[in-house]
Amino acid sequence: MPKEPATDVAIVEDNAALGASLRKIVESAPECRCVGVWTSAEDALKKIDAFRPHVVLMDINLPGMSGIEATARVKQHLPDIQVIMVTVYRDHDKIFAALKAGASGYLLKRSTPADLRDAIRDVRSGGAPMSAEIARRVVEAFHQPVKAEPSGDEVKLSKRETEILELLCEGLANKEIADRLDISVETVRVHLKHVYEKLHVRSRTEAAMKFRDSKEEPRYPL
Amino acid sequence: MPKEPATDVAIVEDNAALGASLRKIVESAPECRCVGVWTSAEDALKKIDAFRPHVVLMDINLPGMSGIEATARVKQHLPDIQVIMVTVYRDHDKIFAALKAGASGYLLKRSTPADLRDAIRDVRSGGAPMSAEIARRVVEAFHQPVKAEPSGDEVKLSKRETEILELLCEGLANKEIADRLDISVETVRVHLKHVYEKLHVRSRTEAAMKFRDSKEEPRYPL
DNA sequence: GTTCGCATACCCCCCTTGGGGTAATCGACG
DNA sequence: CGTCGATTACCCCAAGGGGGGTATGCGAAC
Repeated sequence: MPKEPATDVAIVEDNAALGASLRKIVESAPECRCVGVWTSAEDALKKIDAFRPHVVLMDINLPGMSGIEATARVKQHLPDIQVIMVTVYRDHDKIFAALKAGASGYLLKRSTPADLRDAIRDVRSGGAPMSAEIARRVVEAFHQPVKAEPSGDEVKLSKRETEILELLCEGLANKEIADRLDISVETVRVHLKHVYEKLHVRSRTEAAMKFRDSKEEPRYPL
Repeated sequence: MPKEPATDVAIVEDNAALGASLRKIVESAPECRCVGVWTSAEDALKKIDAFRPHVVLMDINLPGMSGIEATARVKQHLPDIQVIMVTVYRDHDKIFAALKAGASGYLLKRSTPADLRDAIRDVRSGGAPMSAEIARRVVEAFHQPVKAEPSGDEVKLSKRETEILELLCEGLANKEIADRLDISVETVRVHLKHVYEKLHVRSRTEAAMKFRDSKEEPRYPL
């Protein structure tokens, strides 16, 4: 077990009582030091450069700039700072917006003091602390939609068709695709007609979108 | 604190010694029962229907069908079964393939017996147990690429333009978009012209693709 | 050995699309 | 009050795209 490195923690929380409570919890961890309790995103952004905490506990619902936007700004300028969201929001949008903004952890406010201290240690040692409920949602975001293909049409595009579709997705016109593949425009058109039939679409844009989606969610064999 | 429900656990692991070890760990948890240790994906798929475990500990590297494909098949037919991958693989592809296949947890084989028991409880109570390193990778998958826009062209699409672009992305033709928004086709064309100019593209497909990309990585204001 | 899928190519027809205008309305911002 | 952006609408025109054919060569499958 590696020895715990000292950790400077900052807290961004507009509710003064809650902020004080968080500070006490942080300071009850022997390796942690609270370098600031800031009550707004704007305040935090002004002071964070000077205090350089290792970890920030960030509320989402702040007056003025949200904790999510604040996280994005912090991570942009000081990407090594680990941000843990501490919030009551359980909804999909907030969670993923926070993660996109660069948060490394996401705790619900019902978390216990011990959870919080564990989370700070976890994030310091390369983890991503999340409340169980949040972790499940994050993992589920990767799950395949259990799509029941109504008609079992296994869409099998030929190599050439796939190639053309890929170029189509770059926004190329038929003529450009033809030039790129060194074939006739007419041939490109034929391939596309087949593709439209196979994908059940009627336009290049629709085909491009469908193809794009299928690439992002490769399906496992049944 | 809700009382722990009894949990039936199955293990899929081709290494007999490791399988036995996992079984012992599972059985050392008072609320857990090991209903099977199966040495191949094929074997597991045959028997899982009869044994109906609540949780499956799944190795990835199995002879024949991989644990990832097995997970996909299990989740397809018995979506309520929680699968925890237990493996040495730390690479991006394996992790995300497993999550896409429907795994709810991902533990590295260096995990302690206590970690494993915690993971089983966690997954049973709606969590998504992951080794710290894995959790971080999963969370990082959501982080914004810190892209430096080469030319600072802040593309600001109007509300209407965005609306039209969204319908465009569904593969609709101008006429269909016009009908949907109850405006003239000509107006749709005008909006699209502006969009093309703003996005620096020359066709609907190109615009759709660019828009798609930008939606997947919404940028926070700097 | 014929059939089938794939890739190639060309034909016609007609609607859609993209690029160029002009212009009215409306609200916001100086 | 004038101007600007957003939204609406119309015009022309040339090129592109989608749907319907037909046809040839080739390899694989039956």
